[in-house]
Amino acid sequence: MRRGAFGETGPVTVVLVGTTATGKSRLAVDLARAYADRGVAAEVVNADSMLVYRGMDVGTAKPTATERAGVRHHLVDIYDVRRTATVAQFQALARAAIQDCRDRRVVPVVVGGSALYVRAILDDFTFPATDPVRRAALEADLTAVGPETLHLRLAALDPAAAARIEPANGRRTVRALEVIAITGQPYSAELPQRRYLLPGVVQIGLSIPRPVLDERIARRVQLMWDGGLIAEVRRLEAAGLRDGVTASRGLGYRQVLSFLDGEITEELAQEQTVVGTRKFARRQDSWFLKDERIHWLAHDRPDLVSAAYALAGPGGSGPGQMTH
RNA sequence: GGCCAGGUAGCUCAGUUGGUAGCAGCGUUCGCCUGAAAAGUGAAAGGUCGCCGGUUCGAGCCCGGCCCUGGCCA
Repeated sequence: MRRGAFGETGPVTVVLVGTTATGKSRLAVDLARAYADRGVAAEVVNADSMLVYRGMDVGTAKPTATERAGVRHHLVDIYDVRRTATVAQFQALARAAIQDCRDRRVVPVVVGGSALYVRAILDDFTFPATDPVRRAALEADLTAVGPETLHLRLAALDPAAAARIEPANGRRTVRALEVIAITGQPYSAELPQRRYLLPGVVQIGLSIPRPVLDERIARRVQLMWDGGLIAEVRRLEAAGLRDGVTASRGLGYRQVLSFLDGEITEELAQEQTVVGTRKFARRQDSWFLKDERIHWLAHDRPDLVSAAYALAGPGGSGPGQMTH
């Protein structure tokens, strides 16, 4: 009995995860081509919060047009830098893109850099509404009064929610208060179970030893500098980067802006970008390493593409592998 | 060669009138995480206080010698 990418078990959705600088984007394209070689169409769906921005190329190590040649990419270059990216919005966009692929019998290869985004796409996440006005007011309060005071307010309204949020964490406290104000209900949001909402998902993780990763990060940041990151930031600054709540805080971008403001030296900016990226990678690990659904592959194994294909393609552990 | 400053956590430093070294900043490790997530946050582990000797009940802090670093003068 045949079991293709569109066999009787239903369409496959491949998801590539792992820390930054590990080669996910490259593998995604290679994998898509491997599918194409076997007569199955595949397209890449980006799940990285920064690749969505137009003009943020050097600092995000965005795959170039040449590198992407022949493989369609969804959700790349869709936002202006001034626009704020949010998980909820992205969840809708990504799910739509995946659905679109499946409707066309195309295998979606999701490349996840942002762990929360990936989970929001795959698992059962429902985001309570938001309200810009209330949000702005709460954020104003936060800067005026400080996180602890705001947290006390939350404790009075919703002790359970307050207990789950660190008093110093202004961001989460603000969101909890916002949701309570909008819904009138307690803020009960918690991370859902690790259980796929979509059928046929295969998550593949690229593993890499820390020391190797740290070297790659340093090298990659150096390449960004050599590749004109500062010029890119200047360009984007003219396009309103500073007004972009999300984009202006991207690794590298934030540091270069700080350098352009004269707050730190260029050397420090580069160093802080390296350190920040390293820390980011550790945070990514804290999400991915505990997800038992992920099939790990060494980032440098020579047969990486075929190994990934074996997992995701026909005959692989493929769909049906629905661990919890 | 002489003078001055300094050698305290992986790094940058603090250390009150000699009495168990600092809730230090950064890094590191581990954790949390639902509308900014490349964001936001918590905790922990790190030190024979350059070396040797002396004074003292007791020295990172005082004395002597040596080594090393930076600066100034020759």
